[in-house]
Amino acid sequence: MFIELNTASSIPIYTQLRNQIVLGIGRGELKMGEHLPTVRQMAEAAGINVMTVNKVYAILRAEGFIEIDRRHGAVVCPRKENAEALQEKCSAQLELLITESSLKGMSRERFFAICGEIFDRQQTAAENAFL
Amino acid sequence: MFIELNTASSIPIYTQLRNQIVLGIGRGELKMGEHLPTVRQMAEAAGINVMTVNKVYAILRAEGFIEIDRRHGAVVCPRKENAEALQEKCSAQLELLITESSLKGMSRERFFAICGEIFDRQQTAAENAFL
DNA sequence: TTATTTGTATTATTATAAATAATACAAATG
DNA sequence: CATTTGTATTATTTATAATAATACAAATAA
Repeated sequence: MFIELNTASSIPIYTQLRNQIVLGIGRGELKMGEHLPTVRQMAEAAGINVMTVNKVYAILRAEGFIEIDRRHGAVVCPRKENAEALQEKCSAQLELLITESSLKGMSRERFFAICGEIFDRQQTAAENAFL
Repeated sequence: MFIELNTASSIPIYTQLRNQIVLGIGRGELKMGEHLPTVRQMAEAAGINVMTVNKVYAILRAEGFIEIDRRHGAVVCPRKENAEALQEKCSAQLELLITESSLKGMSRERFFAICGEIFDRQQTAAENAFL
Protein backbone atom coordinates (compact mmCIF):
# COMPACT_ATOMS: atom_id res chain seq x y z
CA MET A 1 0.00 0.00 0.00
CA PHE A 2 1.82 3.04 -1.25
CA ILE A 3 0.73 6.41 0.01
CA GLU A 4 2.03 9.39 -1.88
CA LEU A 5 0.85 12.82 -0.85
CA ASN A 6 1.48 16.00 -2.76
CA THR A 7 1.57 18.88 -0.32
CA ALA A 8 1.84 21.31 -3.22
CA SER A 9 -1.45 20.16 -4.67
CA SER A 10 -4.62 22.18 -4.30
CA ILE A 11 -6.35 18.98 -3.21
CA PRO A 12 -6.35 18.77 0.59
CA ILE A 13 -4.07 16.13 2.09
CA TYR A 14 -6.95 14.40 3.84
CA THR A 15 -8.81 14.09 0.54
CA GLN A 16 -5.76 12.68 -1.20
CA LEU A 17 -5.27 10.13 1.54
CA ARG A 18 -8.95 9.18 1.53
CA ASN A 19 -8.94 8.69 -2.23
CA GLN A 20 -5.77 6.59 -2.22
CA ILE A 21 -7.18 4.25 0.40
CA VAL A 22 -10.40 3.83 -1.59
CA LEU A 23 -8.36 3.16 -4.73
CA GLY A 24 -6.23 0.69 -2.76
CA ILE A 25 -9.36 -1.23 -1.81
CA GLY A 26 -10.56 -1.21 -5.40
CA ARG A 27 -7.19 -2.45 -6.67
CA GLY A 28 -7.13 -5.25 -4.13
CA GLU A 29 -4.01 -3.93 -2.43
CA LEU A 30 -6.16 -3.61 0.66
CA LYS A 31 -8.17 -6.76 1.03
CA MET A 32 -11.40 -7.36 2.86
CA GLY A 33 -10.70 -7.75 6.58
CA GLU A 34 -7.20 -6.38 6.29
CA HIS A 35 -5.96 -3.90 8.85
CA LEU A 36 -4.94 -0.39 7.99
CA PRO A 37 -1.97 1.06 9.84
CA THR A 38 -2.82 2.76 13.11
CA VAL A 39 -3.43 6.47 12.92
CA ARG A 40 -0.04 7.09 14.49
CA GLN A 41 1.78 4.72 12.14
CA MET A 42 0.07 6.20 9.12
CA ALA A 43 0.77 9.71 10.29
CA GLU A 44 4.47 9.02 10.72
CA ALA A 45 4.77 7.10 7.46
CA ALA A 46 3.06 9.84 5.51
CA GLY A 47 4.72 12.65 7.43
CA ILE A 48 1.47 14.26 8.45
CA ASN A 49 -0.42 14.93 11.65
CA VAL A 50 -2.23 12.28 13.63
CA MET A 51 -5.50 14.16 13.63
CA THR A 52 -5.43 14.49 9.86
CA VAL A 53 -5.27 10.70 9.59
CA ASN A 54 -7.98 10.37 12.21
CA LYS A 55 -10.18 12.64 10.12
CA VAL A 56 -9.64 10.42 7.09
CA TYR A 57 -10.50 7.24 9.00
CA ALA A 58 -13.64 8.87 10.37
CA ILE A 59 -14.72 9.85 6.84
CA LEU A 60 -14.05 6.35 5.48
CA ARG A 61 -16.08 4.85 8.29
CA ALA A 62 -18.96 7.23 7.66
CA GLU A 63 -18.83 6.32 3.97
CA GLY A 64 -18.97 2.64 4.83
CA PHE A 65 -15.55 1.61 3.53
CA ILE A 66 -13.96 0.59 6.82
CA GLU A 67 -14.88 -0.35 10.34
CA ILE A 68 -12.89 0.79 13.31
CA ASP A 69 -11.86 -1.51 16.12
CA ARG A 70 -10.44 0.38 19.04
CA ARG A 71 -7.62 -1.99 19.72
CA HIS A 72 -6.59 -3.25 16.31
CA GLY A 73 -7.22 -0.15 14.31
CA ALA A 74 -9.17 0.27 11.12
CA VAL A 75 -10.36 -2.79 9.21
CA VAL A 76 -11.29 -2.83 5.55
CA CYS A 77 -14.95 -3.73 5.35
CA PRO A 78 -16.90 -2.24 2.43
CA ARG A 79 -20.54 -2.04 3.37
CA LYS A 80 -23.41 -1.08 1.11
CA GLU A 81 -25.28 1.24 3.41
CA ASN A 82 -25.26 4.67 1.82
CA ALA A 83 -25.20 3.04 -1.57
CA GLU A 84 -27.98 5.11 -3.12
CA ALA A 85 -26.63 8.44 -1.93
CA LEU A 86 -23.17 7.68 -3.20
CA GLN A 87 -24.46 6.36 -6.52
CA GLU A 88 -26.35 9.57 -7.13
CA LYS A 89 -23.21 11.53 -6.36
CA CYS A 90 -21.35 9.38 -8.86
CA SER A 91 -23.94 9.97 -11.57
CA ALA A 92 -23.67 13.70 -11.19
CA GLN A 93 -19.89 13.56 -11.33
CA LEU A 94 -20.10 11.31 -14.36
CA GLU A 95 -22.09 13.82 -16.36
CA LEU A 96 -19.49 16.50 -15.68
CA LEU A 97 -16.65 14.14 -16.48
CA ILE A 98 -18.20 12.98 -19.74
CA THR A 99 -19.00 16.54 -20.75
CA GLU A 100 -15.42 17.66 -20.19
CA SER A 101 -14.02 14.64 -21.96
CA SER A 102 -16.19 14.84 -25.04
CA LEU A 103 -15.78 18.62 -25.35
CA LYS A 104 -12.05 17.91 -25.40
CA GLY A 105 -12.50 15.49 -28.25
CA MET A 106 -12.59 12.14 -26.51
CA SER A 107 -14.83 9.75 -28.45
CA ARG A 108 -17.54 7.68 -26.89
CA GLU A 109 -15.67 4.53 -27.88
CA ARG A 110 -12.45 5.65 -26.27
CA PHE A 111 -14.24 6.63 -23.08
CA PHE A 112 -15.92 3.23 -22.86
CA ALA A 113 -12.63 1.50 -23.53
CA ILE A 114 -11.00 3.29 -20.61
CA CYS A 115 -13.91 2.38 -18.35
CA GLY A 116 -13.68 -1.23 -19.46
CA GLU A 117 -9.98 -1.42 -18.60
CA ILE A 118 -10.62 -0.06 -15.13
CA PHE A 119 -13.44 -2.52 -14.51
CA ASP A 120 -11.30 -5.43 -15.73
CA ARG A 121 -8.49 -4.46 -13.40
CA GLN A 122 -10.85 -4.34 -10.45
CA GLN A 123 -12.47 -7.66 -11.24
CA THR A 124 -9.16 -9.48 -11.18
CA ALA A 125 -8.27 -7.61 -8.01
CA ALA A 126 -11.52 -8.74 -6.38
CA GLU A 127 -10.86 -12.33 -7.39
CA ASN A 128 -7.38 -12.25 -5.89
CA ALA A 129 -8.83 -10.87 -2.68
CA PHE A 130 -10.46 -14.24 -1.91
CA LEU A 131 -7.41 -16.46 -2.40
CA MET B 1 -29.29 28.75 -18.83
CA PHE B 2 -30.23 28.16 -15.24
CA ILE B 3 -27.65 28.88 -12.60
CA GLU B 4 -28.37 27.51 -9.17
CA LEU B 5 -25.75 27.95 -6.48
CA ASN B 6 -25.81 26.32 -3.10
CA THR B 7 -23.98 28.54 -0.65
CA ALA B 8 -24.36 25.87 2.03
CA SER B 9 -22.42 23.36 -0.05
CA SER B 10 -18.82 22.51 0.72
CA ILE B 11 -18.09 23.00 -2.98
CA PRO B 12 -16.86 26.54 -3.56
CA ILE B 13 -19.26 28.84 -5.40
CA TYR B 14 -16.79 29.48 -8.19
CA THR B 15 -16.43 25.74 -8.77
CA GLN B 16 -20.19 25.25 -8.84
CA LEU B 17 -20.58 28.05 -11.36
CA ARG B 18 -17.74 26.75 -13.51
CA ASN B 19 -19.22 23.25 -13.55
CA GLN B 20 -22.70 24.45 -14.42
CA ILE B 21 -21.43 26.46 -17.37
CA VAL B 22 -19.48 23.45 -18.66
CA LEU B 23 -22.57 21.28 -18.25
CA GLY B 24 -24.62 23.93 -20.02
CA ILE B 25 -22.27 23.75 -23.00
CA GLY B 26 -22.47 19.97 -23.02
CA ARG B 27 -26.25 20.03 -22.87
CA GLY B 28 -26.45 22.50 -25.73
CA GLU B 29 -28.08 25.16 -23.60
CA LEU B 30 -25.04 27.26 -24.38
CA LYS B 31 -24.32 26.97 -28.05
CA MET B 32 -21.09 27.53 -29.90
CA GLY B 33 -20.56 31.25 -30.44
CA GLU B 34 -23.19 32.22 -27.92
CA HIS B 35 -22.47 34.98 -25.46
CA LEU B 36 -22.40 34.46 -21.75
CA PRO B 37 -23.81 37.23 -19.59
CA THR B 38 -21.32 39.91 -18.66
CA VAL B 39 -19.53 39.42 -15.36
CA ARG B 40 -21.70 42.10 -13.80
CA GLN B 41 -24.95 40.63 -15.14
CA MET B 42 -24.01 37.16 -14.02
CA ALA B 43 -22.95 38.42 -10.61
CA GLU B 44 -26.24 40.16 -10.05
CA ALA B 45 -28.33 37.29 -11.39
CA ALA B 46 -26.53 34.76 -9.20
CA GLY B 47 -26.31 37.07 -6.23
CA ILE B 48 -22.55 36.82 -5.95
CA ASN B 49 -19.56 39.09 -6.30
CA VAL B 50 -18.27 40.37 -9.62
CA MET B 51 -14.77 39.14 -8.96
CA THR B 52 -16.01 35.65 -8.24
CA VAL B 53 -17.59 35.55 -11.70
CA ASN B 54 -14.46 37.00 -13.21
CA LYS B 55 -12.45 34.22 -11.62
CA VAL B 56 -14.76 31.63 -13.19
CA TYR B 57 -14.51 33.19 -16.64
CA ALA B 58 -10.73 33.28 -16.36
CA ILE B 59 -10.66 29.59 -15.43
CA LEU B 60 -12.96 28.65 -18.32
CA ARG B 61 -10.77 30.58 -20.73
CA ALA B 62 -7.64 28.88 -19.41
CA GLU B 63 -9.33 25.51 -19.84
CA GLY B 64 -10.26 26.36 -23.40
CA PHE B 65 -14.04 26.41 -23.05
CA ILE B 66 -14.65 30.08 -23.81
CA GLU B 67 -12.97 33.06 -25.38
CA ILE B 68 -13.24 36.51 -23.97
CA ASP B 69 -13.99 39.57 -26.04
CA ARG B 70 -13.50 42.77 -24.11
CA ARG B 71 -16.56 44.48 -25.39
CA HIS B 72 -19.10 41.73 -25.87
CA GLY B 73 -18.13 39.52 -22.97
CA ALA B 74 -17.42 35.84 -22.93
CA VAL B 75 -18.15 33.69 -25.99
CA VAL B 76 -18.61 29.95 -25.94
CA CYS B 77 -15.84 28.45 -28.02
CA PRO B 78 -14.62 25.01 -26.98
CA ARG B 79 -11.05 24.60 -28.14
CA LYS B 80 -8.99 21.43 -28.02
CA GLU B 81 -5.76 22.86 -26.71
CA ASN B 82 -5.13 21.33 -23.32
CA ALA B 83 -6.95 18.22 -24.47
CA GLU B 84 -4.31 15.74 -23.32
CA ALA B 85 -3.88 17.26 -19.89
CA LEU B 86 -7.60 17.32 -19.27
CA GLN B 87 -8.08 13.80 -20.58
CA GLU B 88 -5.48 12.47 -18.16
CA LYS B 89 -7.25 14.25 -15.35
CA CYS B 90 -10.49 12.63 -16.45
CA SER B 91 -8.96 9.17 -16.49
CA ALA B 92 -7.69 9.55 -12.95
CA GLN B 93 -11.08 10.74 -11.77
CA LEU B 94 -12.75 7.91 -13.61
CA GLU B 95 -10.81 5.27 -11.72
CA LEU B 96 -11.86 6.77 -8.40
CA LEU B 97 -15.45 7.10 -9.55
CA ILE B 98 -15.65 3.53 -10.82
CA THR B 99 -14.03 2.21 -7.66
CA GLU B 100 -16.52 4.00 -5.45
CA SER B 101 -19.45 2.94 -7.60
CA SER B 102 -18.56 -0.74 -7.80
CA LEU B 103 -17.66 -0.96 -4.10
CA LYS B 104 -21.16 0.37 -3.49
CA GLY B 105 -22.63 -2.37 -5.60
CA MET B 106 -23.15 -0.72 -8.95
CA SER B 107 -22.75 -3.26 -11.72
CA ARG B 108 -20.61 -2.75 -14.76
CA GLU B 109 -23.69 -2.95 -16.96
CA ARG B 110 -25.53 -0.30 -14.98
CA PHE B 111 -22.52 2.00 -15.03
CA PHE B 112 -22.21 1.68 -18.80
CA ALA B 113 -25.93 2.27 -19.21
CA ILE B 114 -25.69 5.55 -17.31
CA CYS B 115 -22.72 6.63 -19.40
CA GLY B 116 -24.60 5.76 -22.57
CA GLU B 117 -27.57 7.89 -21.58
CA ILE B 118 -25.35 10.87 -20.90
CA PHE B 119 -23.58 10.48 -24.23
CA ASP B 120 -26.89 10.18 -26.07
CA ARG B 121 -28.20 13.34 -24.47
CA GLN B 122 -25.07 15.25 -25.49
CA GLN B 123 -25.14 14.01 -29.05
CA THR B 124 -28.67 15.31 -29.62
CA ALA B 125 -27.65 18.54 -27.91
CA ALA B 126 -24.70 18.91 -30.27
CA GLU B 127 -26.93 18.30 -33.28
CA ASN B 128 -29.40 20.94 -32.18
CA ALA B 129 -26.55 23.39 -31.76
CA PHE B 130 -26.10 23.63 -35.51
CA LEU B 131 -29.70 24.31 -36.47
C1' DT C 1 -2.40 -5.70 38.71
C1' DT C 2 0.49 -2.42 35.71
C1' DA C 3 2.07 -0.51 31.52
C1' DT C 4 1.20 0.29 26.88
C1' DT C 5 -1.36 1.18 22.70
C1' DT C 6 -5.58 2.13 20.57
C1' DG C 7 -8.98 5.73 18.64
C1' DT C 8 -10.69 9.97 19.87
C1' DA C 9 -11.94 14.45 22.12
C1' DT C 10 -10.30 18.93 23.20
C1' DT C 11 -8.19 23.33 22.58
C1' DA C 12 -5.20 26.42 20.44
C1' DT C 13 -2.58 28.23 16.66
C1' DT C 14 -0.99 29.00 12.00
C1' DA C 15 -1.60 29.13 7.12
C1' DT C 16 -4.24 29.11 3.19
C1' DA C 17 -8.27 29.75 0.38
C1' DA C 18 -12.89 31.64 -0.58
C1' DA C 19 -15.71 35.45 -1.01
C1' DT C 20 -16.88 40.08 -0.69
C1' DA C 21 -16.08 44.98 -1.17
C1' DA C 22 -14.72 49.33 -3.13
C1' DT C 23 -12.23 51.30 -6.53
C1' DA C 24 -9.74 52.23 -10.68
C1' DC C 25 -8.17 51.73 -15.45
C1' DA C 26 -7.45 50.71 -20.49
C1' DA C 27 -10.02 49.27 -24.43
C1' DA C 28 -13.97 49.24 -27.17
C1' DT C 29 -18.50 50.90 -28.28
C1' DG C 30 -22.31 54.05 -29.48
C1' DC D 1 -17.63 62.10 -25.10
C1' DA D 2 -20.02 58.97 -21.92
C1' DT D 3 -20.77 54.20 -21.15
C1' DT D 4 -19.75 49.39 -20.67
C1' DT D 5 -16.51 45.82 -21.00
C1' DG D 6 -12.96 42.70 -18.59
C1' DT D 7 -9.54 43.13 -15.34
C1' DA D 8 -6.09 44.67 -11.81
C1' DT D 9 -5.52 46.13 -7.14
C1' DT D 10 -6.00 46.22 -2.24
C1' DA D 11 -8.23 45.20 1.91
C1' DT D 12 -11.21 42.59 4.90
C1' DT D 13 -13.95 38.81 6.63
C1' DT D 14 -14.88 34.13 6.95
C1' DA D 15 -14.12 29.28 6.58
C1' DT D 16 -11.21 25.45 6.07
C1' DA D 17 -6.89 22.81 6.39
C1' DA D 18 -3.26 21.34 9.02
C1' DT D 19 -0.45 21.11 12.87
C1' DA D 20 0.47 20.81 17.80
C1' DA D 21 0.20 19.33 22.53
C1' DT D 22 -2.37 17.00 25.59
C1' DA D 23 -5.59 13.97 27.78
C1' DC D 24 -8.71 10.06 28.42
C1' DA D 25 -11.45 5.66 28.25
C1' DA D 26 -11.10 1.12 26.39
C1' DA D 27 -8.57 -2.80 25.19
C1' DT D 28 -4.51 -5.44 25.27
C1' DA D 29 -0.30 -7.69 26.92
C1' DA D 30 3.21 -8.00 30.37
